[in-house]
Amino acid sequence: MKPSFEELKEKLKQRNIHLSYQRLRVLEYLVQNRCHPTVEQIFSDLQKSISTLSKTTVYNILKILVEAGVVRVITIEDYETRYDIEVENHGHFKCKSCGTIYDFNINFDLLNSADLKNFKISDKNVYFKGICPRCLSNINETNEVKGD
Amino acid sequence: MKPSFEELKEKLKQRNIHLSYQRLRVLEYLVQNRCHPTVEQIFSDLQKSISTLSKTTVYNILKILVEAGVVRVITIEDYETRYDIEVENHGHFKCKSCGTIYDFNINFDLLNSADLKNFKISDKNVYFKGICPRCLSNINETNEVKGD
DNA sequence: TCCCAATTTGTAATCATTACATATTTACAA
DNA sequence: TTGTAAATATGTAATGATTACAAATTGGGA
Repeated sequence: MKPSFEELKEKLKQRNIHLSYQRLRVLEYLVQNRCHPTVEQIFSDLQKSISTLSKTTVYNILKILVEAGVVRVITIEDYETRYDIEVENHGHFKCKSCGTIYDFNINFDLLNSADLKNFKISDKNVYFKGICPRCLSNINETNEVKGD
Repeated sequence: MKPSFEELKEKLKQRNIHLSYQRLRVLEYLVQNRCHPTVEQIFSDLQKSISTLSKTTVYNILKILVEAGVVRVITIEDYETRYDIEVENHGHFKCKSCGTIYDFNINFDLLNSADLKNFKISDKNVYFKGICPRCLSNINETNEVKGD
């Protein structure tokens, strides 16, 4: 369900993807930061310890990891692309107030439609938006609504 | 279920949104072209009959229509923003082969997760990807897979 | 008709992403 | 160990969608 760093390394080896230093560090970052980071977040955090890191490299590596099936692209909003270690059976909830993205479990098998009976479905995404409990309680306390 | 041009005009009037010529034409375009067009498609098609139209205007109008709740943004892919007349209870399927986006009916009430019991959900999106029946039959006929 | 406010327009700026050429590293054979 | 070719990483420039902004146009009410 929640793949470990070692399992992911093994999966990449099986696909003949060379585990370079930068690739391992990006993979490690994604395992340790399951907060659906943007390229900018990944790059700026890793650059602190890999001073020569290039943002192009981060883009290249993410592309390879996505193609290898170990990382998933999340496009809840059109203006920010996020990346997530591939995990089965979950949806994403984005809080309109604080911007946090939460994972939630959902039974994808229930997600069927007669309209798609002749379609080959390879990828299911569920994105919700709204207000998270923490922001809800803040709003109730202050009695004012924070902007979107 | 499928709002008419007249119903949408009425909804905008109720929200005190002035129905300028350009706004009406964009709205009309979206009602007549329920193919989830991009800004580029909307702009280039409308420019044929509104020669003075500016792309900035299309962006402005779409923003207003989205805020008014009559149009929905679809971000299946991170690199292309699409727009859709607001319709309840449907998901979107994008064919990886031909790029067409299909609507399908789905019961959003079944889309629940215990993980979200304290969340206020305002927006549910379901995006599938795969191969549509037409492309599936093409692949079977020619026995070769078209690129992604 | 005139004037003010809303709307539209066009240009320039922004920003994420990609293209591409160069530099570096790695794997492997001699 | 050394040389070399291929793979990988890097940095800069280009691209392209979107936004900011200021000027032009339009529309409605006095």
